[in-house]
Amino acid sequence: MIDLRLLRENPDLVRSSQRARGEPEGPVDALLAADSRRREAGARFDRLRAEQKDVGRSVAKASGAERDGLLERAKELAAEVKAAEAERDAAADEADRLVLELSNVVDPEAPVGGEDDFVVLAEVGSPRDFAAEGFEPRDHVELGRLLGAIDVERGAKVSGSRFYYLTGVGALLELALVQLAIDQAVGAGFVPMIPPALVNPPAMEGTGFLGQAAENVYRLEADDMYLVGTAEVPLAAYHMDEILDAERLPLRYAGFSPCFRREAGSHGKDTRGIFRVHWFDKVEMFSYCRPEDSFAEHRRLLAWEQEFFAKLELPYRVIDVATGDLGSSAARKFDCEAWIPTQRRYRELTSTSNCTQYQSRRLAIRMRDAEGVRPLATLNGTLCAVPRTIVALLENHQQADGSVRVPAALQPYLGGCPLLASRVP
RNA sequence: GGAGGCGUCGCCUAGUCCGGUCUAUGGCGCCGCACUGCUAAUGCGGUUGGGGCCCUAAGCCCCUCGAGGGUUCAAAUCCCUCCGCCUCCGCCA
Repeated sequence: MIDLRLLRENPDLVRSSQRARGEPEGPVDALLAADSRRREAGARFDRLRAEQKDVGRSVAKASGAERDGLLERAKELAAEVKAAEAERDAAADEADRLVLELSNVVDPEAPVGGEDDFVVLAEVGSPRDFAAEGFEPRDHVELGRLLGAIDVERGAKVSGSRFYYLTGVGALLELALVQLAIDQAVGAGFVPMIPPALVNPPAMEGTGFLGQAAENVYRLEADDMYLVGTAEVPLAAYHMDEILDAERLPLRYAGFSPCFRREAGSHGKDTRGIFRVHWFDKVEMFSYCRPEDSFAEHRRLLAWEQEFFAKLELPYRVIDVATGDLGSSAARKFDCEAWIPTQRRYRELTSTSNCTQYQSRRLAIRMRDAEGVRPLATLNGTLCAVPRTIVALLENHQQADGSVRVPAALQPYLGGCPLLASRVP
């Protein structure tokens, strides 16, 4: 959630942020009104409650007629306190509800606009010229079939559309990618984590996924639990309701977890293969740091993502996502998009967001330093989303005969194997 | 799933039976000051978090004893519901 103090002092900043996102400004004024009603009723409650406590203490000491008089006054006060409390709570409930409707205040550096208004920050490597090499590239579904690595037909039979089996070298490839990613993260000082993929409502609400993204979250009705769409959820909620010593920051975690996404509203999009699926595994980086360090930390997460792309020898570009396309928690977001030969375009493989203090306020995660206690900043970034990485790897490193070259950095994790050989000639 | 025990302001802990200066005790840790060749020890003071009065400071006030309700003039204390942890039993990879 945003800082209420900031909202009171500079409501125009919040309004213009909402505008940049293409989100309504109405809640801003409704929230200001509810907040002011909450404070008025709260102050009234405080005064009455102080008097009530005072009279109550006198009752204990008094006796006889004096006591009866005090009791009468005490009863009146009890009723007035209750009324003021009810008013305060009603206003607070409304304010709480409204504040959750407001997205994070966007970073002024972020490009303003919609999905197509991103700015390209870098292009690294160059797409292969398959025509010059004399063959038409196969897509990952075909390559996966030739290698015996991906089985989408049986995925659909057993679980429905957008499900798959990784088989044989496909399964080995996932384990190798995950191990490569974890090794890199641990080498960079991250604490590796295997978090729960099923979380309770406070954890899911706190990370901000039950707002505009709610329709993409799987919920287990019988148990009132949620399946996480990313390890960001359990890694952010890990320190929920805690006050961290600023000396320990930054805290960096690398979580490996399954990710579940309903993909509502994306019917008909990326229906072929394993580019967009309901379930996949992912290694996610997560940082807790001082708010003033978050911008530098964001660049570091991006650099670690790029390091991983380099190891996989994939051509890609980095984009600065426009304000209208940010998640509600993010103030700024960078995506790394790999070149997908058969789609002839760049597609998102990783994404890193600076959530500033938005997420930590919702989750009540704070830090203590010389200046006192205040919310800290949280950031997240994908290190390796397995199926999309496999798609990029197969398509970019394929050979004319359907075999796939293994990048040098990945070979040790595949028993030194330099080539995934096609089983079907 | 069943039975029992427990949950107090960083950690440990008193208080809960029997409601009222509990305005929550003490210890550890931490911070400041004093004393001291230095350190240690000792002494004194401070030390939950959130909110409001108000923009800051001082100061004052309210809330916070796992969470939420209830009873009462008054709840850490009594009642109800829920959550978590521990022990034992059952079941299970």
